[in-house]
Amino acid sequence: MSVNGAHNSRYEGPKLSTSNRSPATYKDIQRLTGLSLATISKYYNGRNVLSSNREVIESAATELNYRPNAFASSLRRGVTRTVGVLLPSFQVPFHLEIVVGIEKYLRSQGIGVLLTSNEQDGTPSSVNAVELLLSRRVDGIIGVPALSDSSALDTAVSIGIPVVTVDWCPSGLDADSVTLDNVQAGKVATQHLIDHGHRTLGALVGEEGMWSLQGRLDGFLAAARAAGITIAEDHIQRAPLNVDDGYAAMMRLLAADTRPTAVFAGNYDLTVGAVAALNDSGLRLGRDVSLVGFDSVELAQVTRPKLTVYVQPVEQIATEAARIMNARLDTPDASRSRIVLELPGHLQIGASVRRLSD
Amino acid sequence: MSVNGAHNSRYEGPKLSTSNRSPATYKDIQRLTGLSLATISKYYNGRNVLSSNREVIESAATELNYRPNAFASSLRRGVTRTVGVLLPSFQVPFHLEIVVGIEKYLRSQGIGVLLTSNEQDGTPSSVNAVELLLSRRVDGIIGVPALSDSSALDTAVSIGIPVVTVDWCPSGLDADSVTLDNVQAGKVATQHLIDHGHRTLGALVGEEGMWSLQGRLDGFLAAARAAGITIAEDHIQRAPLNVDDGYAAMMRLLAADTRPTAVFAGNYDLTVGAVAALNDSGLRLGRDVSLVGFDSVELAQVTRPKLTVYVQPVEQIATEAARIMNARLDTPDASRSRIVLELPGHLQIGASVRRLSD
DNA sequence: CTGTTAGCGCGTTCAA
DNA sequence: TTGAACGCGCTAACAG
Repeated sequence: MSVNGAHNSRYEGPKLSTSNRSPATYKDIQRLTGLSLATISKYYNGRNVLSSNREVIESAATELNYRPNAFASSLRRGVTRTVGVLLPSFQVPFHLEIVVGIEKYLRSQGIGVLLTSNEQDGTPSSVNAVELLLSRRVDGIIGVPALSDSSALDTAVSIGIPVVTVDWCPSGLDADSVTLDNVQAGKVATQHLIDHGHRTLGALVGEEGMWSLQGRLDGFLAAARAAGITIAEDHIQRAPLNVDDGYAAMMRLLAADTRPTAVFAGNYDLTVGAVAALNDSGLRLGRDVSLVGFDSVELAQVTRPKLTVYVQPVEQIATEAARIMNARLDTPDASRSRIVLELPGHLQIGASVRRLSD
Repeated sequence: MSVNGAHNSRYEGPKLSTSNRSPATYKDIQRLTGLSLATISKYYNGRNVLSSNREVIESAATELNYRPNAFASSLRRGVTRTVGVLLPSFQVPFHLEIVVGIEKYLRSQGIGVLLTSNEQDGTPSSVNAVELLLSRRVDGIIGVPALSDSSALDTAVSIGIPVVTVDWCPSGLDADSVTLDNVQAGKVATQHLIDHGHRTLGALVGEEGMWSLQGRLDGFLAAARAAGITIAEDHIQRAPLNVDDGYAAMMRLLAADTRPTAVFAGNYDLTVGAVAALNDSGLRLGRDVSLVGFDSVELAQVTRPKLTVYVQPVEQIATEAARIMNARLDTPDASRSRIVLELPGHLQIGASVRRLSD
């Protein structure tokens, strides 16, 4: 059964190692040292112990291969030093960087990361992601983009544990958040197009309600307005955030009555779709149509010409989210106000934006 | 401090909700129902309870917003129903899919995923990833590609908990593994080039010792040999698995005495580098040089022409790894043999391989 | 089917 | 500074 679907499977080696003895405990150390459990506990909690005892404990511990039992400790202390990270049902490349960034920071604080995705698998036996986290008594939850189902986090908030959202914060959710400064991002990307002489601008953004994409669109519109540019209605194409719909939306843009000379794609998937659509329609990127993409750093290197993209400060977003969570755990002062952090990204210049010398 | 580096930060909202009461326990339910702790425990463990009692418990539980305390249970049972997932220090896009796939399967079994990355951060206070997992008493560890430091997993194996590696299995590690059938992958990709009439072939692969890349190279060589093709020595370029070195390696290939008409890139990063190098050198993908890439499904859509790539069965790899782990946990029969699973991927056809009519 | 009891590994009293 | 005793929340014995 577990070999089901195997193309090639072989069994080798004699046996798995069988040192299946249960892990050592304070009692075992006690047996070797004659000290009391309390003393051993104190040693492991950094309190003062006679240096002679210290040495005895240490040698016993290495001999026994002792490792503290974190959840026995949790039971006693009432905290787990574990935070849950909740991923959305769909996957975006930079989510991995965010999760790893969060884990890296938290581990340096001795905090573990329990990962769940928000996938609504049909299995009835399947455990709800947030329930799993709460049942494991995580000290807090970091919700990574982008929750179609914010109600899940609501129950976490109502429990009273700190919640931090990343990339997006559902309105009405009483949680800290760390996001890109989306308006600024939209402005910068658009201004870059304007600076190159473009005045017929198009935008690919998400559907209504997509908070982050709305911000980017607002920035786009603000930059246009400031330059005295009016945007035709059919030059703003909304689409679900995936490659196929981005492709279709770009095709609609290219088929508009007056084709925009420059386009801003507001998201990774939309960018992929946009480039593919441009290529398929026989138009040349950066010559026939200029394009500023979003987030697709590696993609940007393989298009021809290289793509100009607006890049989120992923590492920083992750670190800040983890830092805020850590601070909340250190001082669980529920009376503090919400923290709303908006970080700037930067434009990575390629050659997909042509200077329009009119 | 936590607002450090903020571009824009505001504080809003009155207070965080303050329902900070500690979670309900069996005792609370007991207080409301008059039942014994044992009965309540039986209810929550699916054993038989009078339906009248069942109802009473359920209503008390919802009133109290009761949630089982998983680690108190763990302490008693001796298992945590948590597995650790260990990521390598470097990041590859499909690792996220693997992790999410693993989590999805395991959650359906009520198993949690504790995520750590193998990053060797300099912080002296930082906790070693595997130590963190073992200290939290995970029931098993799944190591995701690709461990430069396999010794970490060694200690896990010696503890006696099941270890499954994915994508790659360090030689000498006594663990199950789920990988791509790398030899087959190399063969298929190369055969595709040969079928299109190419006989001057080049390959971009990892450095010696990279198990998976060696397999792909073996497949490459086997396919060439079977077709009676000899490969020039400087047509096999080894490089560390990152974009820049892939770029440089491809440049070396293109500068070879006789330039290969077709190239096989053995990995995602090498593929990105190869395409970038090709573009920068002014050669046309698919016309001047044919290319089969690896894993870069989305990349393949934005190159011009679209890239032909060999695609790993990521979802399946993840599921199988999780399934094997689950099986090991269900029947901890240490005497079973190692499971070595090699799964086939498939070629996703683009237009980057030209038919060479000679 | 239910209740009583004991103890998982650890941290914290309080005395000594 | 150390040790004895208790309890965190839950489950596994057993007796009823």
